[in-house]
Amino acid sequence: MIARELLGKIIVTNIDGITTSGRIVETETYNGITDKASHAYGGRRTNRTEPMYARAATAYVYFCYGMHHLFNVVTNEKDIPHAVLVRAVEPLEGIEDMLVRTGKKKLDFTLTKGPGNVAKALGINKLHTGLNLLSDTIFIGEDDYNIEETKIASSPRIGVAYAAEDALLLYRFFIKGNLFVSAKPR
DNA sequence: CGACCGATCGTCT
DNA sequence: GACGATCGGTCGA
Repeated sequence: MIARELLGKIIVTNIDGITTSGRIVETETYNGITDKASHAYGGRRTNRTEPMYARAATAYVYFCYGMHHLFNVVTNEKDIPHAVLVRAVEPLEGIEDMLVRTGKKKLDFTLTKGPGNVAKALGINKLHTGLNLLSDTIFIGEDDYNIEETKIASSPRIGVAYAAEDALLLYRFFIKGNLFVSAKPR
């Protein structure tokens, strides 16, 4: 499952001349047209969801609750709308710039905990939807960091109670004990 | 602590 | 015209 493989990888953004990066510590899978929690459920295809139908390594960013941008990585072949939501990262480069972007005063676990905060801290917004993640604006990298299998945990996804039985699926993955991992499922 | 609530607007019906 | 893949602050126990 791609959501698991993304754990421990690094997301880097070069936006407005500023470089910021963070290590991915929490993700959620949105599993295509049969997943009631996915925007692409039932094959729904609109201007907003179109980037989900692009090939892997495309960004799907969308605006939620009137105030948050959520960043996803598209993970499958063209016309198969699978995506992984990045829910939390651990800040690496550009922490000062992330503080400015989020209006926070000092580094703590709230800086990049939760998908809205991740996008805000990294400077990602809906202009970046559809962007190729092999470009130098936003890309996924890795270093020699290696997660032990036993440190990876899974749970139901957050905030998708409306998805009926699909809300129970263990599609959320996170690094056990990491301070930047967001809330328990509600 | 946990529960509740307000902010705020693009997207789809 | 309703609602959401959220966050953070406040209130009461």
